[in-house]
Amino acid sequence: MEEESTSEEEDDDVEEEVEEEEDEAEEENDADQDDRTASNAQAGPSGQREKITISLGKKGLVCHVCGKKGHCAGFVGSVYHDCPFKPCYLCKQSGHTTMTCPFRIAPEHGCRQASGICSDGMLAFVRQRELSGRRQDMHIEQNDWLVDSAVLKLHSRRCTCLEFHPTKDNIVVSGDKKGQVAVWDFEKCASASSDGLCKVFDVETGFDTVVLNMNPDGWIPGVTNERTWVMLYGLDVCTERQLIIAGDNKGKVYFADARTNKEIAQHQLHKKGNKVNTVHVNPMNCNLMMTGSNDWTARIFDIRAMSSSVGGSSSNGNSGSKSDGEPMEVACMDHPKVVNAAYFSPRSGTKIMTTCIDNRLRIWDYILSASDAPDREIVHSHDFNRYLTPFRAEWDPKDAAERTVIIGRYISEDFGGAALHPVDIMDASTGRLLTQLVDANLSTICPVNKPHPRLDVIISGSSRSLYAWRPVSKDGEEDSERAKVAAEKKNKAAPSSNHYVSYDADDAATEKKKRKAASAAAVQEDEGVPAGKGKGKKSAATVFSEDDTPPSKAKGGRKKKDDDQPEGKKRKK
DNA sequence: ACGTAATGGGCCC
DNA sequence: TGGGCCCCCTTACG
Repeated sequence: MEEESTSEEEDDDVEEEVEEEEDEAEEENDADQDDRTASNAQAGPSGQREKITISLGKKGLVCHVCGKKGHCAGFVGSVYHDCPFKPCYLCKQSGHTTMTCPFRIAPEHGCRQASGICSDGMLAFVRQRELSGRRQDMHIEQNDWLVDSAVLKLHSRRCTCLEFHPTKDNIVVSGDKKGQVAVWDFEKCASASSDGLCKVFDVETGFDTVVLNMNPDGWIPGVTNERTWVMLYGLDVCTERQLIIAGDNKGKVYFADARTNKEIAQHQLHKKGNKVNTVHVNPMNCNLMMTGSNDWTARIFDIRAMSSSVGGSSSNGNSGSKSDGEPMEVACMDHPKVVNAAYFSPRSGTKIMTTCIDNRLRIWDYILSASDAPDREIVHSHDFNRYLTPFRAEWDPKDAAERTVIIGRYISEDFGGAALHPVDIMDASTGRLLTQLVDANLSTICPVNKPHPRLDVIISGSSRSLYAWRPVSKDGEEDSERAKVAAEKKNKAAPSSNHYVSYDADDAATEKKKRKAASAAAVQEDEGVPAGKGKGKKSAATVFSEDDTPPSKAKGGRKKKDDDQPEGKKRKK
């Protein structure tokens, strides 16, 4: 907002000042930098932008990134200009900015093959042939997906996770930073929600059962503090073993029996004081579990040793009982930074993909080589860790070849005058960007994305809202409308129109309740404190059962919004 | 149209 | 081991 307006103003200033100050600038000691930024601007899509030499025009300003004078990092219209004195935001190397990063323009995102694979011989030959064969269809498709529907401000805090209903195709469940759970029917564009601690939640009835409560005494002012309060992060359910497995912010992993909803074990599997961000049970072998953690590792465990204790006496409190046998660590994948996510491939369970905040996705093609270096590292922009839910790359379970992965992108790109943050669909085997999802209706960053297990639907969680993407049909009547929208978007990034169905969960009626509830629960507003205690709290959305009428604003099913653009910046040029 | 708070990781002492 | 400080393109609200 702020940046938009300033840069727009300054655009004009700049054009004028450039002429005046050109000579002077040559003598500045940072003239090189200016030149470089200038050429960056030229590289932009708009030819007219060549003249906008931001660095020169902002000579009097101080760069808020490095504090030096003579240039100013920030948006010029929809194009962000890096501070030239900082390492590249994308690959982290010095000497260039994001705009000119070799990884950014590399066809395969800087995908680096492991040495073993690149070695001479038949394998290398076949691989080379594969790659060069594939390069022919290299164009990146865009605009073949659009946001089809959305629930805006569904959550009171940013969305942190998404899961589809196992059988109901139209139902997606989302969780937020506050521990609240929402259920969204993206066909009807209506939603239900419930406050949650660490619970099993029945989507049908709305009832929940507490499974794990790591803070049984609740928050005692003066006694409890941020250090002692336990929060849960990674979570997975092994249906075969009827196990619920959750990781906390202290490096511990908890195991609960899904039949009794009781904790049966807890183990310190990661370095103390570090979050266990994800837990994933191998889809083909429930003895194997993988965790991704803030201790810069992803680890694979064999849980057979402890699983014999299922049904045994439950450990409690801080005993950290290890008497039942600890999960055996079978591999530890070291990373140079925090591991946001570590997932087995969804079908065979053979491949491994990790999302690390060093801006790289790492792929191991075989579990057996997990102790070695990854087979591939793909440079991809997803490193922002403040303000946003950590990015997590997800496998597309529909892809039998287990190559398609999806991840939101942090760094924005200029799409016809709008700075948008695409959701990327990539090939984990080559590092190639297959498709980038952009829609003028979605201008905020999407750290959480989930491909539907059966349908051509992708749900994105962005800030407090959820969005459902669908492909633009290549044929049929609908096509013209959506194609038009896409074209419109491409050219002007104007808020697209008819296809877009949204429901603002934060409507006036519920807002009232929310305020009331919020003030009543003001003490718990701290995000570190799960909202479980505040049971009566109302969510932004109205609760409805499947056959009920959707909440007031969405009455009558789909509601068309012609003129509305949801949350977020509208960067126009 | 502004101003600003919430927020998490990393590093240094 | 802990407090303090820095930081990168945020987002929503007042």
